[in-house]
Amino acid sequence: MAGILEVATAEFANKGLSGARIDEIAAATRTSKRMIYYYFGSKEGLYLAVLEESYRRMRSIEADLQLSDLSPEAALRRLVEFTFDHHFGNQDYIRLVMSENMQRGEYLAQSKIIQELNVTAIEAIRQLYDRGVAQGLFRAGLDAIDIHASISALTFFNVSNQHTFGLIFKHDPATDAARALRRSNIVEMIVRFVKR
Amino acid sequence: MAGILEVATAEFANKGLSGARIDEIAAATRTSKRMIYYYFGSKEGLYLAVLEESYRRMRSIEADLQLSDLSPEAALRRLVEFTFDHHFGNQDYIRLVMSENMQRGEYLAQSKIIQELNVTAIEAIRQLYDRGVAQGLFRAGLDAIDIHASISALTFFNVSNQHTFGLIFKHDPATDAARALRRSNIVEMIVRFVKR
DNA sequence: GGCGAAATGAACGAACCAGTACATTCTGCA
DNA sequence: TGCAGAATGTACTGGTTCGTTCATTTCGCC
Repeated sequence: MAGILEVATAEFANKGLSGARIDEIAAATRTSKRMIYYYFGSKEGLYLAVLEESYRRMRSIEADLQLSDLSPEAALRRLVEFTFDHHFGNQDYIRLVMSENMQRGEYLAQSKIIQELNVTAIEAIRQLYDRGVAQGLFRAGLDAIDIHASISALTFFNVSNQHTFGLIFKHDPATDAARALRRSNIVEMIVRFVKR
Repeated sequence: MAGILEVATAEFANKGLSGARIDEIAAATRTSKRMIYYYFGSKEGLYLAVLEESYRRMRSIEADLQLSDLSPEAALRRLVEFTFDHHFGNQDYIRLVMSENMQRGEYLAQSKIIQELNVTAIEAIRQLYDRGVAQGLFRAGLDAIDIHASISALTFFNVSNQHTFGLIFKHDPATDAARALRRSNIVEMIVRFVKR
């Protein structure tokens, strides 16, 4: 059953909800289509399970960044670098989120577990930001969610739009050198935004 | 035939390539499914036509921003604000680009017109940036494509991920006030990045 | 008016695909 | 051992959907 989820994650991430084929998922597991319906009820049920599991895994990895013993700026840099690398290393997750946005969050809205996992990332930012403001390093008045939105946007887009962007600007972002440069520019941009 | 493209744009933007239904497109036009195949050959052919037309329209609007008679910083602010508003106002375009990235740029890669339209946005940035550097206002050594990537990322994400982001952080980004704040923060972030 | 080409309508075919019916076999437990 | 419920295999169905077939009409032009 864990095997089904794993295969289904790859299939949904590759083709989206409507593009994915239950028969293909079944063929790639050691079980059968019959079993998928036995456990998950429907294609949508399986998709939702995949989506939830993906978000859950994301949160659990995010949780163990030790930021509190770094200076506010170092902590912020570390958080952005981590997010960049994490998004780059988990393209299936990115594609599932893209797919879910294509359906206007219809399935994520049905999920119960989503309510729980909204705080982790935001709390980390709020804490380091408050420390920075208290120490006079960061300017006051910014919103942690807004900072998170910027970090997510820059790192998410780097993966999500790599194909169209790469095609139009040839600027092959797949090379290690280009990616490292992009990474450091994103870090710099976020840091400059919060510093006074 | 322009009517077909218009309806098809909405359908593909809403449901993606695999989710779109030729019969639904036909039903929404004054013509018939027979005509769609007569003109476009296949579902993929229609999708490609929609994609190309969408990119073409995008470029033509971008072209007439008068930035050269503004100061470098004012020009940059104007460009970012314009891009933000333009992305927000053309969600069909955003969704087509998302959809195309879900298929790894497969169809955009087939397009011939794409080669032509890569420069407009980049040239505008390069010119204003070079002016800023020459006047000692901007720091040297930045890449116009990289700046464009950041502007696109921040403004694109604001639309593309609105559903999942809104669900997780309740922070309803659909209100005018929230959007205006987000807009000014994005402008600020880009400006701070290039200023010395 | 007449002719060739472009445009159009109605119905159909064939493949595809989510989901199921029915029967059977395991497994844990008393 | 026997039994209840969980797990599984096979084959099928019903609906959907892309694309086509065949026949007809309209249009540009001489």
